Amino acid sequence: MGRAPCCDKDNVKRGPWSPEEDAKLKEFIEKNGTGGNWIALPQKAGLKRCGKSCRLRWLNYLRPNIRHGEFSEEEDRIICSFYASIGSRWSIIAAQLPGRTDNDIKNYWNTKLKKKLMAMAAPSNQRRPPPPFQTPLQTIPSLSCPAQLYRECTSYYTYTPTKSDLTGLEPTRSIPPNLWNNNNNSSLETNYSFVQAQESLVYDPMNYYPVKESHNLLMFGGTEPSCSSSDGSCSQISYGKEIKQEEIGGLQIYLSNGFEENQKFMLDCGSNNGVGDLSWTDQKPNDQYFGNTQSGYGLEEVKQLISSSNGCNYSSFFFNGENKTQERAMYYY
DNA sequence: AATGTCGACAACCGCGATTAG
DNA sequence: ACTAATCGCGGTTGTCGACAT
Repeated sequence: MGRAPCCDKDNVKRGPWSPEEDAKLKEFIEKNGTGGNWIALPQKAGLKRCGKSCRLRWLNYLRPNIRHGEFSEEEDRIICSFYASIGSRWSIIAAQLPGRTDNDIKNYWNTKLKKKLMAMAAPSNQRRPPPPFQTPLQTIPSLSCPAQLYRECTSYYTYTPTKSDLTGLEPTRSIPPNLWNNNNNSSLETNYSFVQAQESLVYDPMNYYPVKESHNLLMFGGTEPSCSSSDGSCSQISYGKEIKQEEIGGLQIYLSNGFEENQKFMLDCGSNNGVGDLSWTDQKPNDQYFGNTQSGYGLEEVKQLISSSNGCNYSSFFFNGENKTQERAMYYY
C-alpha cells in the first residue's frame, strides 16, 4: 500500500504565478510550514496548484533570503570552479552560494557565464607566452573556466620547475642529489612535493604560467601525500604507504594505506584562494561539505567519473583511508 | 508599425532515489 | 520484501521584453 495520490493534473493551474497565489503560499508556509508534504499543501493553502509547483515556487522565489540579480566575480569563480570539477550538479553548486538557487545558477550558467568564459578563451596563437618563473607575484584574476579550457591550457603549456624556481620552498622529503643536475637551471625530475607554510605555487590557467599564491601545497606529479586539514590547507603533510598506483585517463591514481575496497568517497570541491581544488574524501554525508546527501561513490565509480570527466585539470588523485573521518584524499595541480 | 530574433528567466517535465505503508 | 507515492534534481520548454530588420 503506497501513499495517497498526488495532485489531479487536470484540475491544477499551470503557468506563471500571480501575486495573489504567491501571497497565499507564502502566508501559509510562514504560518504552518510545509508539513513535510508538498502534495497535500496546495489544498490546505487553498491553491489550485500541483504540490510540485508550490515547492518550486517556494524554493526558487518565495522563501526568505533568496538573492536574485547580478552575480559577483567571486560567485562566478565558485560556479566555474565547481562546474569544471563536477559538471552540472547545480544543487551542489547552489549549496556553496547562500541565497542562490540551483535554478538561478543553472540559468545564469546557460545564458551568461558559459558565453562569457568562451569569449575569454582566446585562440591559442593569441595567448601570451609564459614569462619567466621568477616574475613578481601574480594575483589570480579569475581562475575558472570550463573544463575544456583547462585542458587547452594544460596542453598548451606545461612547466617543470627548476631548482632555482623552488628556492625557499622546502621539499616534503629529501630530494636525492642525483635528481638535480649540477646547475640551478636544471629541472627537477618529477614526483616530488614541495611545501612552505602559507605559500606555494599554483597554476594560473587563465594566464598560462605558474604563479605563487597563498596556498600550502605544491605538487608536481607527486606521490602519496595526504593532509589532515578539513579545509584543504595542508600545513602538515604526511605520507602514507602507497599500496596502489594506476593511471586513468592520463591521471595518476594513488591509493594509500588504509584504503578499503568498499570505501565510499565524495567529491569535495573546494575553492581555495580562488583556485579550484578537487579532492575525493571519505568524509561522511551530513557534514559541512556535503549537506544531507546520502550518496557516495565507490572506487570504481570514482574511476569512471574521472575517466569521463571534463574537469581533468588535475594531475593526480589520491585516495586515503587512514582516518575515516578526517583524512582527505588530495590532489593539486 | 509589423514582424522576427534573441536573451533572460520562470516554470514544467521526466526520471532516479527515497521512503511510507 | 514489496509497491507506489513523493521528493529532488537536471534538462527542457514557454513566455515575455528588448532590440533589430
